[in-house]
Amino acid sequence: MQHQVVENFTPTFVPPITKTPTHLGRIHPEKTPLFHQGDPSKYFYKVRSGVVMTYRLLKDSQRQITGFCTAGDFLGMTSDGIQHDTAITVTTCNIVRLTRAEIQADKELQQELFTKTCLQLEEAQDMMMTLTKKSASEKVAAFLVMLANRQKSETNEADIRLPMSRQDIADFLGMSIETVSRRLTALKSKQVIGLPSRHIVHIFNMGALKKLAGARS
Amino acid sequence: MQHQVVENFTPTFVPPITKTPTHLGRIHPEKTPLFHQGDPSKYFYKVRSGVVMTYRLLKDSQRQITGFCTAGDFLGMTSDGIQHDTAITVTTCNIVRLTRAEIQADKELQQELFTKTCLQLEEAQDMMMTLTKKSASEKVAAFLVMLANRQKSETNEADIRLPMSRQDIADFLGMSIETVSRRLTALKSKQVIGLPSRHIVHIFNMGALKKLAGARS
DNA sequence: CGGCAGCTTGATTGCTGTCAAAACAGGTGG
DNA sequence: CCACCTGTTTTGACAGCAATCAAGCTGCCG
Repeated sequence: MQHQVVENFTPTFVPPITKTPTHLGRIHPEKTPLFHQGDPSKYFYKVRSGVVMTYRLLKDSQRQITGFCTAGDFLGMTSDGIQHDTAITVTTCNIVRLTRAEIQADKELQQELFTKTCLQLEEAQDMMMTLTKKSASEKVAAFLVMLANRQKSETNEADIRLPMSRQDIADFLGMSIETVSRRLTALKSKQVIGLPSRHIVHIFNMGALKKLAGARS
Repeated sequence: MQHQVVENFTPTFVPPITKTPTHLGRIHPEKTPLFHQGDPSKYFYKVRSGVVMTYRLLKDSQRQITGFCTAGDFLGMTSDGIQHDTAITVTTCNIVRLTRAEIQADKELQQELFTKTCLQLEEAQDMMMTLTKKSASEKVAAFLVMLANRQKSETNEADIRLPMSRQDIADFLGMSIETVSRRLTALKSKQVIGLPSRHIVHIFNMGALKKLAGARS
């Protein structure tokens, strides 16, 4: 866990800074925790760049990844002042930490926080659909499409980065690591994607992938 | 869709009115829609009493129930001004409709809305855990426990009302109606619950039920 | 009484989880 | 540079849970 500040991470797009807070964001290396499940919630965090994941642990050390946050997303919202999940950077991240007072003081920022919280709620509800109605293949395809969208790769063919591990994907989609692997290789044999390396997916046919993702809403 | 004001619904508990808005709530009969998926979002709604459910439909008419709202919960939050799900009363409900201006004007109400939105987000994330990590039996047990909690039945033995249909439960828990039925009768044979009528569950042993619900967080 | 909708029960299939082992990548030290 | 080690990913074999299809059952209402 050496805290080397690696600045050669590849920012595929410029974070849309709608508001410039007082403090400039801090750079967090990959796999750095922001807060832990059970911590008192003192701050809000706004992601400027990079990927943060939040997860929840159960007694038997089972894990549910509740979301991946990218540029523009907020973290640390809670109804009771206690963090319900742990947040940890997946990649190197630029993150702004905001106090409650700072939010209160800034009407516009407050509005943005509320809107983003609503968005996260919608995404969580979409996820409920994914978890219950989609097959394993559809889940994996949908996950890749989501990543592509977040990386603004709207072209029909694109390389996307998978910074998280297979286990992370499994814990997000609610399936076993083996099934994730199998479905990925299945997509590969179908010529829809290529897997040049473990953390890179080349999408040959975005249209086909989206069909397989079964976006039926 | 006759708006008859039926006042003989059974209020099992007094709604905790933390804030008294300008308008008194309106009574909505059961199965009355508040808004539909795709509608522009003009208002927020605050539930005073009764049960409202929200759901999302897919092209192939599959349905995911995203939540059941009871006294104190808000509806109508959205990130883009469009409703992402449909809200419909399950029972007769008392509901306050609030404009955005009214929320803006009232600092305290605004705070309450935000807190409740965070709570809904947490609940949605808890639901993700339930959907992925729990077996069918655990899901059904957990659902009954949730209902008992909302109906403030904290005693070890209690009658709880199941106002929604088996299909609703299935669409909430992400399983088939047959499995819901089977798991309920399994709980009955285990003497943990009784099923005096279709919409009433008698809990014989809340402790056992909670164990079966597998609350491992 | 008949009809209908919702619910329960039964039989069967198949997807996905589990266990197990092999392949692979990345890092370390000789 | 190679051998080795370790953790991750892939592949394989198998079992089990829950979905599906299908048939009865119950309560309700005309």
